[in-house]
Amino acid sequence: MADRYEPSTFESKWQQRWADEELFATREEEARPKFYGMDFFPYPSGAGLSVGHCRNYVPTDVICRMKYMQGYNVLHPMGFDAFGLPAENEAIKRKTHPAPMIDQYAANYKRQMDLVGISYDWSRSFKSSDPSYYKWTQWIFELLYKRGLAYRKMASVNWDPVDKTVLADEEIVGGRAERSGAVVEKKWIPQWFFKITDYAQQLIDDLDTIDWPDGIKAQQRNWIGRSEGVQFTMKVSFEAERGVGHTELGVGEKSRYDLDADPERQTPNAERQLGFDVFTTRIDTIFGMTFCVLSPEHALVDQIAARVSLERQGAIREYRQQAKLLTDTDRTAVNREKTGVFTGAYAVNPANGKHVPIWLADYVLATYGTGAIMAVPAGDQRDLEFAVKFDIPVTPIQNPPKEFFAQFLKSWEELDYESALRSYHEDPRRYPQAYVAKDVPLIDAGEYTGMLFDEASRRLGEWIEALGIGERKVQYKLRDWLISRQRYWGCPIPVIHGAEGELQLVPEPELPVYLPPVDHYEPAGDGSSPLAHIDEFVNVCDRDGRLGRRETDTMGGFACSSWYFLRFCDPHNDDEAWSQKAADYWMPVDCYVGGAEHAVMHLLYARFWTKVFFDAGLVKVREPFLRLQNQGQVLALTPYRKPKEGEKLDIGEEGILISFDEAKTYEEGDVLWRWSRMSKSKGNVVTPDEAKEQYGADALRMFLLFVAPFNADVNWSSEGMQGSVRFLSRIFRLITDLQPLYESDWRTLLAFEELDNPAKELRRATHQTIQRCTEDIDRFQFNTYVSWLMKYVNSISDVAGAVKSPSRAYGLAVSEAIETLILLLSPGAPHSADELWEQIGKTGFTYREEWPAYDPKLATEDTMTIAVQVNGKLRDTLDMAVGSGEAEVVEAAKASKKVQTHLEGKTIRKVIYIPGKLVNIVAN
RNA sequence: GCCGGGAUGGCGGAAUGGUAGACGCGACGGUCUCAAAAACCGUUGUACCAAAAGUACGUGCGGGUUCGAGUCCCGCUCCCGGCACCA
Repeated sequence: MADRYEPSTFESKWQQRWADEELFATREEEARPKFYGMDFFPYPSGAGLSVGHCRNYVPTDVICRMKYMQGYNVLHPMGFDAFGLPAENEAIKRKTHPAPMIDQYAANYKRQMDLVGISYDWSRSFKSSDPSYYKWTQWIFELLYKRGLAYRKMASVNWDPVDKTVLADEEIVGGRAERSGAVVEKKWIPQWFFKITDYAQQLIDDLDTIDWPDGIKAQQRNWIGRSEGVQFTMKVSFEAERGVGHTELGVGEKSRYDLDADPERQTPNAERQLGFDVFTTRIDTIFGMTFCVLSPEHALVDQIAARVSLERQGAIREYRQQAKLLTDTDRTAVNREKTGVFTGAYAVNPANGKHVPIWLADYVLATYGTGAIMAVPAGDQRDLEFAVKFDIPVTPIQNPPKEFFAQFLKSWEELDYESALRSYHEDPRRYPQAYVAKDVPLIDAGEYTGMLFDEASRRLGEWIEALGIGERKVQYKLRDWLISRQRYWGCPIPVIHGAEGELQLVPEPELPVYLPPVDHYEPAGDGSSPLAHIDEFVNVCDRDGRLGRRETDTMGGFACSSWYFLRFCDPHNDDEAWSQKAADYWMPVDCYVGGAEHAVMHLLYARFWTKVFFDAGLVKVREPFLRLQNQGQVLALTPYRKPKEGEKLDIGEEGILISFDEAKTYEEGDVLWRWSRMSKSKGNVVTPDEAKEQYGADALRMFLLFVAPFNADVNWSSEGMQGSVRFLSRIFRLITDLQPLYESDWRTLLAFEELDNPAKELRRATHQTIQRCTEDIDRFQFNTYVSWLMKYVNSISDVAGAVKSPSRAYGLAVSEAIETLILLLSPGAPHSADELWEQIGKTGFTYREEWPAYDPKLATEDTMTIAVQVNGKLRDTLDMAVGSGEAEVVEAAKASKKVQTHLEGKTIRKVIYIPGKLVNIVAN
């Protein structure tokens, strides 16, 4: 018998028994409810798992284990996100092929996951690079293609010069590639896209139906970036003169503005009226328009340039050239001085007929809206800066309030609102701050003068629609998902370029298009895929038996991870990606756990695909993940030193990273210890292997659960691990000490016993603990789940310590407590639970036992502690029998000596009684 | 700038508007030991007081609602994460 926690003597033994018994094989029994719990599947890196990964896997494991014990059919799978850049880059670095390398790494991940006792059903595992899996990824590509959701087009795309491939917008952070950190360049090449924009509105709306962290939902809403406004066409004129005013235009006079809305389709015919579209969310400010801006890439620019002086043409060409050379990062840098050039043409403001100059400026992006704006410098900071720099007039749209002017003065006393307003009207550029509000009436806005945003916007929108020059429109920032990668290690795109250059899908029976086994697969770097240089792969007969070319781009890794949760439902199906029956049974995922860094990548793409599957009738759910939780990171102390003379720090670094060995060679004060995320490059990784070796798997599990709230970051400490060992040891000792009293048939016997005091107290603790642990696991409050267990162990010890001669009832209550403690411990510390279960003479596994149920009657206290306050301040506490009435309690409260001291000389005005909790006597 | 989240003892953190600091770590004192480690027992928010009793103060800051606020409302500060010239 073990009276302390000695993991080396039993943890491996139980892991072996679980495996032999296939304890975690998924069961599907009609009578039971299902529970689908899942972790983000990892890319298996050569560095192996750190305890940081365990912070993701252990809590999910606790939930799944409890759900199983509660009688659910549990699906708790794990697989590997094997395709993609990280794997390929690592293989290149190691001069090996990614396929065998990934197999080896995945095997190591599995070994480590087993080491900490995670209850995965390995029989359902797969890698996204398995042909039996990517066959169906290709099948889904074809599904998207057939539904008009996959297309190929020339586009200006993000090119990562380090990884030598294009990347999706979601993979770019602040102008740099998320993976390689390289500043991305623009490349104009044909690329494959998935039309996620078709689902923009649904992707926003359905966020309301799922239980996800607010932050992730907000990030997705932000990324999709919906805004409502008006898009309308403006005529181009080459004369600066003023035209007719708005009031002279009758509604219905469409002919005057009847021009081709798409500038690309316009012929450079001098007789033809040029025009361009703009999008605005503030149509109410249209009377304040004093210029227009086209992005340098705008298609209309050539046509305008063709009709202006040579001098202007030169300036335009030069400016466009300049803009081309800038990276997106430079171009969109904050506080960048505005640049631009006047085109020589004018736009006609449809609201008042005024001609305003059309400028070219790179602060207007070609990729958003129409690539052109109406500029209202009074109300828009960017437009104002531009107007100031290029000396363009500013027309006020609203009268700013006093506060607006006050910010330009040293004190309020100086403010003379009347004269400030007068000077603002003379020239708003004196105040370098744009002002616009929704609840301030418009000025100088024709018949809309005096209206507020809501009314003016609505009526101007109606007017523009009636005039036929535009419409109210919803605009999204979200752009289509760029899926092609010019890299080897990914899922081949199942498309053939026919002899005529037309696109043909590879016929379904011919799937999968195998990734060819090759010796050299390094990226070419010229924008072509390595597959393009493999003749046997490229050359292929097309549908009509003519020579065609295979598509040589592969799909980015996020394609593979956008449906794997469906494959887990039916992983060995050779005929379908998944069977309808299996998906209907298991989907949606009830609980999905992983890092917050995938907020707008994986999590958005997976939602998109699920919606497509729903529309195709392949699944019955609109959302894949019902509940999402993000675990906090595990941070480790990492040594840095101060930079020496001439050394520069990387952005965001606080010192020069040094190794732990190197740190020892420095004086104590010269080493800066910082908490940073565990990573191989920082040399601060603690592996589950070492943690298990030193402290045991269960101690590691309990520590990770207890140390902080689930979603908070954790500072790794061995002291905390030691505490966890101590706690488990206390349990072993406690159960060993109490075991002589243990009777296995306590359940039937207890019913006949009158409970004495220690027995009653013990049972109360038992049933309270069952309730709290169960609720807290469901609420993802694993730290308090562990606290309740600790408190429970303390209570059992305290009661046991006070009992001199144990009664029969007490012995039975102890028996109940022993079993309950072991079972409640089981999800968190399953090895110890099974070992203790065996120690008390049981056979089998706690995993197969029923989760304890609590009896509310037994959990109820029989005395209640009443807090007694005088004027809201605690003065005394009273122990009263449960069931004491209000009168009785208030009486006792008033009788308290301590209370009376504070009531002296005062009159009681009011007494508040909260049943079972508190009396507050209000007196003065 | 915008969007999200947060701020509670020496530390990690508990707390359906109702006794703030559960549980743990650390620290201090003790038991055991030749000694140490481990283990066990006790103390541990701050101030006043020799101590106890007691009193006052106390959940980032300033107001408010309430019999009662860590919790709700208004206005700030700082920290973390995300987005950012998106018209």
